[in-house]
Amino acid sequence: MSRGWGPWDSRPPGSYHFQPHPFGAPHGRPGMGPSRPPWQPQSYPRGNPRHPHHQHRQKRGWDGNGFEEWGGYMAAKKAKLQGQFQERQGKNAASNSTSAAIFSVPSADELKRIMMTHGGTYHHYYSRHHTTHIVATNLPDSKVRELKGEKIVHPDWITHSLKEGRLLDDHPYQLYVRPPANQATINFPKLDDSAKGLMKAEIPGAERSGGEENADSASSRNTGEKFTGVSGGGNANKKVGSSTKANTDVCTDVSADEYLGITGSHKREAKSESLLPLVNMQDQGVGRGILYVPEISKEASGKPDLHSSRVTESSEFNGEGLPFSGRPNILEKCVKTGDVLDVQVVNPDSFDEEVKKFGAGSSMDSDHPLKGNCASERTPLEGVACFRMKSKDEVCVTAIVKEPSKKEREAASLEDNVNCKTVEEGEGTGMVSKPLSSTTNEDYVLPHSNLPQNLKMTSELEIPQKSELSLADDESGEKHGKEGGRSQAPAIDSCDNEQEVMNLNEDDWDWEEEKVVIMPKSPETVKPSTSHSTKSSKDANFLSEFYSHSRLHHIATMGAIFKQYVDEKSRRKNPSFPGLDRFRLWLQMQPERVKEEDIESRVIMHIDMDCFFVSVGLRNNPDLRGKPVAVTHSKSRGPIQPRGQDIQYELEYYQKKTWEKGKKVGSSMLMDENPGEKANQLFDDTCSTAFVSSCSYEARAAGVCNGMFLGEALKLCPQLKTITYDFESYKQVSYLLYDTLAEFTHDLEAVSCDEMYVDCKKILKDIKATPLQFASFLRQEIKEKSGCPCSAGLGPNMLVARLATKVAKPDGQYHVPSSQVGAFIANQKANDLPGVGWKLSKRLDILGIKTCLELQKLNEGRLQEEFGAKSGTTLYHLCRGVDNRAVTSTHQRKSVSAEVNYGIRFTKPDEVQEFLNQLSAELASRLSSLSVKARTFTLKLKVRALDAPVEPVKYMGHGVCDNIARSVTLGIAAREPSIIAREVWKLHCQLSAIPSDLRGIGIQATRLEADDMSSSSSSVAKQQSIRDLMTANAKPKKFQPLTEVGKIDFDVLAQLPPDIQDEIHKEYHLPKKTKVQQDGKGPIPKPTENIKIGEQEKKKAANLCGETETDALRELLHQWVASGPIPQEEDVQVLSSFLCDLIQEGELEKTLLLLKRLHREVRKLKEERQANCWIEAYSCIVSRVQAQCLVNYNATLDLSE
DNA sequence: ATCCTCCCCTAC
DNA sequence: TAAGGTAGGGGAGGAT
Ligand SMILES: Nc1ccn([C@H]2C[C@H](O)[C@@H](COP(=O)(O)OP(=O)(O)OP(=O)(O)O)O2)c(=O)n1
Ligand SMILES: [Mg+2]
Ligand SMILES: [Mg+2]
Repeated sequence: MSRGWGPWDSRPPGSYHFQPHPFGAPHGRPGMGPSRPPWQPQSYPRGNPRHPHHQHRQKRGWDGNGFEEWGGYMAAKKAKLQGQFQERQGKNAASNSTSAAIFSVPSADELKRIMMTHGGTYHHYYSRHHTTHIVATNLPDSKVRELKGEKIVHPDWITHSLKEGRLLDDHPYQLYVRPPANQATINFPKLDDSAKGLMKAEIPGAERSGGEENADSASSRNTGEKFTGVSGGGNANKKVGSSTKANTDVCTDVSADEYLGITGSHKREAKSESLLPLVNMQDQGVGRGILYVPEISKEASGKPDLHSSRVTESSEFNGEGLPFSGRPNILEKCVKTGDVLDVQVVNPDSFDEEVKKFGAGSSMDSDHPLKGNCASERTPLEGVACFRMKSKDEVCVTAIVKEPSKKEREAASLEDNVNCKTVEEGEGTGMVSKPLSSTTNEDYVLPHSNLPQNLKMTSELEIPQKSELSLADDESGEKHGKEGGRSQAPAIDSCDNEQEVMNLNEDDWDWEEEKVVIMPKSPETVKPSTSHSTKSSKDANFLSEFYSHSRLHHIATMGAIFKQYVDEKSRRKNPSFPGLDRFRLWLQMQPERVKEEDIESRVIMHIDMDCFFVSVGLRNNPDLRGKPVAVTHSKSRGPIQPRGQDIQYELEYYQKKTWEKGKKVGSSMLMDENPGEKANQLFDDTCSTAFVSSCSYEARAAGVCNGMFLGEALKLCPQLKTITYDFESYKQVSYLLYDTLAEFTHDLEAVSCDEMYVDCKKILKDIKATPLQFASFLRQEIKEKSGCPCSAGLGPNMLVARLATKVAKPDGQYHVPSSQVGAFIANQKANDLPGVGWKLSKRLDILGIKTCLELQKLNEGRLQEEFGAKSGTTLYHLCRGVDNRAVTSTHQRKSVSAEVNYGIRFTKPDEVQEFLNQLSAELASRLSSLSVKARTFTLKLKVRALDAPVEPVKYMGHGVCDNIARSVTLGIAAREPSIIAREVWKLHCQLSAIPSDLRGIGIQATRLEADDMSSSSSSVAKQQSIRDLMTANAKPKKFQPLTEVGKIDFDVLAQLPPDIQDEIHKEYHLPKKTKVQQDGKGPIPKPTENIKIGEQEKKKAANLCGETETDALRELLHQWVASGPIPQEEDVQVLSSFLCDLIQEGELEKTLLLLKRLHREVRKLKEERQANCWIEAYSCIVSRVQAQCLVNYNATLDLSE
């Protein structure tokens, strides 16, 4: 890694050079030779040189640095103004029966829950583009003015609608008079059931005159916290869903959603959106909707599943009607302001029938104008629409769309993959380029480049060459239109491209639509600006520049590196632990000896470097030792120019948040005053918004915290000195830390680059030593080698060890014997429990709980009710000092992602696409270096709340945002950048966020699968030979739920008060004085034995063939698959034979059932272990069975699905 | 019951 | 100016 210079080498030439003992070096320790510069070069394992780094902070709440609100600001604020702000979150959170609280005045949280539950979307902040209604009870004039044109309604509108089971007209609930303009009453069709459906459909729909909005994500799925949401989309989904299969699809897939989204749009805003949705659908390429406009059908409107919405704005409608290029004339006639659009999603199965009903059977005629385009589509979406005049002012549009079934869609994706792959291979672009930040993705090939057919299409269509322009337009148009959201209202904040969209003509539209999805952009369009600036996302090298400077990226990457490092070490065959000899030697010189009675059955140590980044940095800045120091990027003390008024906006939230945090900080830091509050008051727009990554303990004494803005820190501690980051050194010190520990044991669990757990049981037993002696020795070695201090906490379990570390810091150690756990834990702050962050802390506050002792007063049931089943149970145990997790050195990654929520500033869709391309390449690169592929890709966006200032307080930060995400699952795992880019672009189109409002973008890959065995020898989940697997897995450590009997921490249990003990005994049905399994990991049967046992069982059953009941056989299969890491050849043979026997006996059904069951199990395993061996075993079995079938029936079983 | 998606939360 | 990433637990709600 490093250039071989030792830790200092990464520094600029002048500053490194060994200094005798820069830091408070260790005073030589007995057993070791005089310290040589410990940080001497060490060969580090070839881990990828990704950026390392990491950090942690205590749960105090500085992280958020306060500029993000904490929940339903608008609603909360109003409520607060009215003095009715009662945080009853605790209450509502737990109950499913929200209904109770719902009808009273709900808190912000409750409102959010209610809205989301019923398909609406809740926005923390008002978003012009997304928010349809602002819920408030009172607003200051200034706000009202600010929100001019928006609907401000009383929360009763929601609760009453719920009560009524339908969406009520919001008029009576509007707080400030608004021009209803053309908003005649909306005649919502009555939805079948509950308010649920209504809310979804309607809320959104409630047309916001402004029209600007929304949409977005609102589209169909529930977007994160938007208020409206989903309206239409949601509605359609749910409602329809219940009656048809379409529903399912919608939820899962792109295309389906699209459509629904469209529906939603219609409703929600009357605007032109109505038609757009369809357009969007097509654009996305997910599935194209072909809308055919036949004659008027009268039954259209009456159906229960139809939703109507009023078209409030005609202008665009006409323009957007173009998508239905086939019959523009009809559209023009039917769609205009005041129109009502009905949309129905039909179950594919009954589609044809429905079509006939509407006399539109020919909708898919080959000569249909859209047909040509559709040809390339993978999942055509069929649809029919009817427009009919209801009155002179009203036109009813009914659309019937057949959604592709899930299977179809999956197949389509699969096809795509294949296509792309082929192309890529041919072009040699299949391989991902370089990884991370370090490199740009110059060679990245745009997805479209790989899709010749698309190009072809384009040419066929002979689109005019205004392509570029059009393209951009399209994109924006589609987005806007799509969800019905935002686009429309040109007046207000029009999106750059809006106008153009409207100008498109039919032909262009078709063309463009296609283009949006696949057309390559012209070089100029795509190419990043030539400037060398890397300030924002539109600049060429932004991504790599950002990653190379991001402390959080380094932290996360290093965390992963060390988890893997530990994993690898733990799998080593013949480990040697040279440190133990040194330890023995050292021990001999220690006067203290272990006393029998002090021997603990279990000792876990938690080690964490003290103010890690600072400590490493101080090695080169010895002058600063003993002074308040912080690591930060900032060089000056603030922005060049004052930021201006926007500060006020976020300050509101900031203050609120800091206050809360302050409480927490205050208590945990023993400060007698709330530092946050103080800083808060002094912070202004001239202060630096650079984060303090780590600060020295001297700085902490002044109230400075990790994660704080430098500006705040300086207010609290004017003499604070800052030093710069040195990521390379952090990584080197981390390796020193891990390598040092690895010389003693491999029973380690990496937490981060500066922190880990160590299972000391064996060492302390083998070498008679006290826990503290071991800790002393280790810490001494670490300090000598690295020049950095660390602290250690020891206890009978991980929880106690961790809490002890906090007591030990800085540069200390602390052991909590099992006999003192009860007393120790009782005094701990509930907020300090791992897993209790800001939110939970707040909820505990409401309950009046501050310490663990107080928390212990709530029984488990109550906690579960309050915090959820698992969280409740976990809390229940944690506050009692009970933690049965075993130190786990093996690690299996479940997801890989690449995200950027800083510096994201776009103006055009092209830029977004280009960025997504780069991010896709980055992700592909990461997947590649891990030798895994993924089946599911999720696009995560942060969208600026529209009333949030365009530029937040934090320079280039994301500010207050709504988060939205959407995922797609492919038929087969992939990692080609072109495929990721293409899929992600589709997702992006669906979310239809306005480029200029994007503040964060991320792509996450899940459902990972290992490469085929043939491939590289990278690492991680790499498949090994069966033999290797056997040995490697001989020592698996699995995280067990706390409730697992085997995991009960008996040592601790023994120390608990009798009544608690009883409770636990009862809980687990334990014999009263169990003393078994003190090990912690003991309870779980040994893997090897396990395997054998399992196998035998299976074989026996199969052999006996006695098990004839399907259920029993299924269970058997399950056990077999769970029996061990690899399928045994013998078992495969036995099972195959058995199934072949069944075939011969004519038990086809049963065989089919069993095979499907097995397939499912095996597939699950594949995902879990990222291993293929079971899949292979399955294939093997299937071939044999099919062969048998051929023999007996001259046919094969249909195992699809 | 269990799975899946889309979040939220927490941690470093 | 500054570089607010990333993995994993868990919950809600819907589909199966
Ligand atoms: N908000 C944060 C928290 C941490 N870190 C980085 C810097 C820290 O040095 C490192 C390790 O995090 P810790 O939580 O262990 O914090 P420190 O090591 O700095 O202090 P402590 O002595 O409390 O462990 O991660 C960061 O960049 N931003
Ligand atoms: Mg740490
Ligand atoms: Mg630390």
